[in-house]
Amino acid sequence: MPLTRDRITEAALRLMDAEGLEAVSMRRIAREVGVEAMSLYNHVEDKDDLLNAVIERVMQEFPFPEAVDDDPIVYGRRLAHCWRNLLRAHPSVIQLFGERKHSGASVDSLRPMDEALSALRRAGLSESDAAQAFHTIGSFIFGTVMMETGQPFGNGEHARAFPTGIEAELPNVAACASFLAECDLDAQFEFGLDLMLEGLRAKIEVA
Amino acid sequence: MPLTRDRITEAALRLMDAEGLEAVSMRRIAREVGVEAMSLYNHVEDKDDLLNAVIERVMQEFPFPEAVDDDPIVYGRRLAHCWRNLLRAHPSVIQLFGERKHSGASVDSLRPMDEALSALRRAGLSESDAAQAFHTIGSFIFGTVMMETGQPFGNGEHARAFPTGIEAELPNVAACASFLAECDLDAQFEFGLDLMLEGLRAKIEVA
DNA sequence: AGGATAGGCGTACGGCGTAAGTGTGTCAAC
DNA sequence: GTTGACACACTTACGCCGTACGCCTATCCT
Repeated sequence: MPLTRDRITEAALRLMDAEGLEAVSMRRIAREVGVEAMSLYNHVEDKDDLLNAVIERVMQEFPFPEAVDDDPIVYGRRLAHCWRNLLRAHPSVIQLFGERKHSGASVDSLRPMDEALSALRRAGLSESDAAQAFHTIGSFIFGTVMMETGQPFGNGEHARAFPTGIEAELPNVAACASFLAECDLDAQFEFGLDLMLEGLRAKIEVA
Repeated sequence: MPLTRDRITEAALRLMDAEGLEAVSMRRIAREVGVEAMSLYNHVEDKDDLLNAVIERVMQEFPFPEAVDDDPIVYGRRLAHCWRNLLRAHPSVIQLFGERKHSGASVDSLRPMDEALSALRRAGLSESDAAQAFHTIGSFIFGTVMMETGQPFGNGEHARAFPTGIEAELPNVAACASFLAECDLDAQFEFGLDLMLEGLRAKIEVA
């Protein structure tokens, strides 16, 4: 089996899904495909190039919904779920987005973006508002998935160990602690999505 | 001037603000404070410990607004801006949040969170809804700042070079391209914040 | 005075990305 | 059938990284 750019990209993705981004080194990828590290450079310019290829690959497997002939807001909600699922399937790509410019986006990797913009415009938004709404919802999706997977604030095994003696100093954190720690991630996502889509509907009705 | 944990933490933060997270190495921090790398370990357990201390320090300088006696939604909006400003001032901490668990949160670092939850509850949200809204808005803020600083989709020097021949394949991206690329980041943030806060107001009125 | 302790320093190990050079197997042209 | 070119894997080596381990000295308590 010959070594190819695709085999390398796939191995890198598999590795980072399984063991996290910090496990991804050229030497380790090489071992994974049964080769020495420097051989990778015959198919890849550098590690950066490889990681961009990984992003590209992930974007290409974007799981589009089958049906399109819907209320555009409903379809937009479906697209949002697709984004979330994709990112949850490959949590490390979020870190990649955070660290790199991802300057070389291909047509294929922009197709999901086009689809989302299309839905927003069909819903009645101007080009400018569609762009803003896309950014907003996109940021929200990235942020939630990042929080789900990195858990900056809560959601350890079952309940986060907040520092003791909290009730006096942080009454609101204490009161909401159980909801912050044990919240259902799907419900959480739905809550935020509703907030934004309702806001959008209101904005459209005004116009 | 004796070497202390604080001096080390400060140097690390200064370094990562100035040159990015990848420039932060134990050897480099040591050089920065005029010491050999291994001396740092007298004050810091490990690099992880140090980075957590940096996060902690950033949280402690949270720039609370002066006035509190407002419409809670207005106050919430102000808090959101404070969060954004803090994260924009130290963009690398977002990467830190993406990579680590940040398991040891102190009381001080949770105070901004308490303040936000307090505003949401005063606005009339249940404890559960306040927790959800906090997560939603927090995710949005993290996401926007991440996109602003990492620019995964656009906003290069002036306009991103989308692949050529886009109009046919990606009509919506093409149509919105100028708005995606040149958008005013502040206006963008306001747009999203409005969307969510309007959604919240609607939710509160129903109850 | 003497011993403990704190807090510096030096060395060393295994891993990293990758520049540069070495070998080998395939295949076209003669 | 020989030769040359080329693709592609391998080897070596450099300067980084985090940090285990041990040494050295200055300070302070008794």
